Amino acid sequence: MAEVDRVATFVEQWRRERPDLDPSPMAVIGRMRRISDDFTAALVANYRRFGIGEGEFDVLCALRRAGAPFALHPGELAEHTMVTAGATSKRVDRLEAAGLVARQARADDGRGRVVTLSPEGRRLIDEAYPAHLELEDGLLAPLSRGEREQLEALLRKLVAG
Amino acid sequence: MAEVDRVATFVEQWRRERPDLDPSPMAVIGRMRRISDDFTAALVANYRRFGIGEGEFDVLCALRRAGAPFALHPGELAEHTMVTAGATSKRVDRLEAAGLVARQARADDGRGRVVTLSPEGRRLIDEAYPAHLELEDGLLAPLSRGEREQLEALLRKLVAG
DNA sequence: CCACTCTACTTTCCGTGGAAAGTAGAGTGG
DNA sequence: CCACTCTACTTTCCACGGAAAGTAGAGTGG
Repeated sequence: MAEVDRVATFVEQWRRERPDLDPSPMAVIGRMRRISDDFTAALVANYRRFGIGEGEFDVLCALRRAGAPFALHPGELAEHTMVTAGATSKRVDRLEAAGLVARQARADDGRGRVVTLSPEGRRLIDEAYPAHLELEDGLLAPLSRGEREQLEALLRKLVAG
Repeated sequence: MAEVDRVATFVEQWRRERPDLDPSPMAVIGRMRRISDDFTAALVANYRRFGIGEGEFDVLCALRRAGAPFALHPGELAEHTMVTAGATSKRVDRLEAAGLVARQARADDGRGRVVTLSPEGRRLIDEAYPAHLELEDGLLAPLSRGEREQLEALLRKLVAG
């Protein structure tokens, strides 16, 4: 409670130093980024409990979400997780080393690969994902149901824009 | 308009695969993080126009915001910009190399340093900051005044929580 | 006044992702 | 059928921040 809302202070200082400018966009965007970063830190701490990082979690989620047989090409993974193909390659390396996915060659295309959730990977994500949701729910606890929906609606507008 | 709102798809897929779980927190937090990242990318592109990165911009802002004589200790900078002392040290290195700040020894304390905005640094941030605000305003364009305030209020609740 | 500890920074090492180069197989026009 | 291009990944190199070790001056108890 002591360290709360530094953004408010920043906005104040800017108002004093540059009264000719309207810093209000910062109050919204700065706060959103700040919260986003704080939440990310909390979520990452949770992934650590399962021995993985955020990148690996994202990949496991993508595979699990895809449904049986829980297999996607690296290209699809990159697409779904919104990182570069290079980053995906390295994430799959780490997951493979941890025995959570398997990387197979494709029969029909010598260039292609298939990344498949291993039984251990399946088990891990089926445990980690509920924990993830529970944590997220906790992070949103300061908001009522209605407020969450309100927030979601506003964010949806921003995504579209 | 084609690539819009991937998060909605994810939520759908999860509902199908794990109907026992309520993925709605993801709809809020996932979207928020997604927007935060997109905005960050846009803001970084803007910093680049001024030849600096986000870390450097943050430091210049902290110094400018502090008011005349635009001088802070590295420790204060770290505090204000919410990164580690090590990261601050490196940011100041880069700014110093670019001639945007000066790093002086403190007379009263041999361990201490003072980082001061140079005239070039002052000029740069006084140009970059308005551009930054203008860009942020544009990013929020999909929302009306009232919606922005609504969003800010919701975010403020989350910060407190 | 001198050890011991504390404080203020800086440096080193590491993890992670992006950009772009590298590799190898697929597809295609002549 | 063979160059040329395209596609699917992987690898390399780089930037940046965090953690923790390193450095050096300040403060303090005996």
